[in-house]
Amino acid sequence: MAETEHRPTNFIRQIIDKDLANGVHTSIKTRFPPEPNGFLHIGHAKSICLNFGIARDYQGSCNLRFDDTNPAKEDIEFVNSIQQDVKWLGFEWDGEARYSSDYFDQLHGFAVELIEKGLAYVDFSTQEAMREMRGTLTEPGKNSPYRDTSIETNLQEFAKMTAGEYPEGHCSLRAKIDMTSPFMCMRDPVIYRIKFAHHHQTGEKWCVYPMYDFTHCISDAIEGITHSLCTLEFQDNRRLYDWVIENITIDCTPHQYEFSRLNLEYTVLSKRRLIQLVEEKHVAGWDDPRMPTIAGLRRRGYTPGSVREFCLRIGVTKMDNMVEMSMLEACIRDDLNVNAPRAMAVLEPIKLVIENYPEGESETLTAPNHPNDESMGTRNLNFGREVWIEAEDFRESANKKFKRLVLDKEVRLRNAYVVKANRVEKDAEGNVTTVYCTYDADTLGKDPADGRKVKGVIHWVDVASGEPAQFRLYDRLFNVPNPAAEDDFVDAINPDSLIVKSGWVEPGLPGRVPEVGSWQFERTGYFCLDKDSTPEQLVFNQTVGLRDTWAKIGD
RNA sequence: UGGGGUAUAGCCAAGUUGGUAAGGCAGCGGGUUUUGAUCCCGCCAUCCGUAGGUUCGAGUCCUGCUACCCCAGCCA
Repeated sequence: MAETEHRPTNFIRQIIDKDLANGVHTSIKTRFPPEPNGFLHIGHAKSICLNFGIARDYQGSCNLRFDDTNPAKEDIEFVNSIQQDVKWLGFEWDGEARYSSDYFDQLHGFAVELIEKGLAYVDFSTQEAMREMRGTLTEPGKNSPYRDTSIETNLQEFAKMTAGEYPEGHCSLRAKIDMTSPFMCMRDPVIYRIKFAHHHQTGEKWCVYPMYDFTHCISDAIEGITHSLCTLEFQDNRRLYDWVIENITIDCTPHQYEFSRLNLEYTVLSKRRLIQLVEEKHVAGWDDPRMPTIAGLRRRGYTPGSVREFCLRIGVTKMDNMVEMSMLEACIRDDLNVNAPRAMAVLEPIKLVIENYPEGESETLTAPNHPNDESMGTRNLNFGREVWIEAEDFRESANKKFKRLVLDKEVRLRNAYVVKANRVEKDAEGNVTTVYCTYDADTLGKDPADGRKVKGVIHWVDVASGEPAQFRLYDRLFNVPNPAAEDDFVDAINPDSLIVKSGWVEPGLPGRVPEVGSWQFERTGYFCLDKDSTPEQLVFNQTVGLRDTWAKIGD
């Protein structure tokens, strides 16, 4: 799709512009550093577009680095899905994917260097003791009794930790900084802990793993990252980031800049909650079309371009934000409106019988694939005596605002004739099942000759040739704008977030899947074929409905 | 006064040397239309969290205040 032409500036690009102008850097290197402990979501897309977008616009490059320092939470399944999602979004990382675990040897060496400089020590305090000694937000912490252990002893103890001589939790390596610092993360943070876990990349090689704060800055430096972009909650951590870089021997000084993470109304974007939705089966999986994951959006019918456009439109700042869902929907509508061919589908069918149409006969009509784009060509439509129409497009009586089919009134069948409803047939419950009508044979491709105006147009599917299909209509996953603020966000799940309907689509759709993978079912919305489709029954996901001013007016 | 951050329309967001409030989404009018879609045209902050101050002039500078977010994992 045609993404917003101008590259909106933001404070990070301004910093880069300045660095370039001042000769602080001559080339730009960024990185996207997910922990492989879940699927990527729309919030990650913001970071991906930021990092890869900057690399592209400044002729730099961007690394993909898995921040895999906690094997207990991570899995190879996620490193695979993450790579797939980044590629799908249309970005290419520099060289091979990297892993923080690629640097475990170097990281260990830097830890030893810190010990040798008297800037790190092995602490045998229990976690509880450490917590008590750390102080609080308003009170300073107290020095650990192990803080003054000799360098030689610390070297020996760290070697023992590394050799697996101590059980998990028995001790940890701490940076010796300042227990009275107003920054909690500077109160002698743990930089290495013992973990006897299988690591998806390094297997059983290690039983000690470096912590995020120690790992991230060093990994950035090793990779020559110039601008390390992360979210706001790491602002305090920047002091530790800089401390580590200053106190080890490394010739690169990357800098961290923080921007606000994305919040989207009526959904959740925290890994923890997303994992819970999947594990407790509130959704069908990571790629459930209701999920804000990249995989979910993809299956829902969102295009890579629409997600990129969304990221462009929301911008990058340090303000806490809560973006309305309409912003995302506008992006996919803008894309599909130009790129999705039109088709007709009836989601909740009732039968329309054209009484004056010769029985047993049929004809082939031609319909444009796009009303405003002739280059998309035309298609043939079978038309006969019986067609399916939408139940909601017919009423026995209605006021003039209802521009659809009403008894004794006329309406146009899209791409076909004008018909007039004569009588109805109902089932035992009183629901209309069949409408009998007559058609004006002289209205194909033209208005009635006598000048009468037919305002309404409804869509239809030929009974004889239509194909059965299931339609999955999605609504917001939660009933409240900010489910994360609820006591238990699970209670706010919208029970009607998925509605399944069975109806008919014009024939041949699977055989001519458009490049975008989506169709606009006229007057209904944008749909894509779901992977659950079988030869017996097609399954379509509604990506988003058409803008519907009628629904708001009501009647 | 623990520290770190942020405050511009319903939402997102430009505004960077002070010169008299971009744009997008949503909304509201109107036009075109064989999709109540699209498209087109118009409207939508005398005001920038708040109270003062400096200045010929402040969203932009200064001071006070208020609100909200983040930090006390051997998570990231």
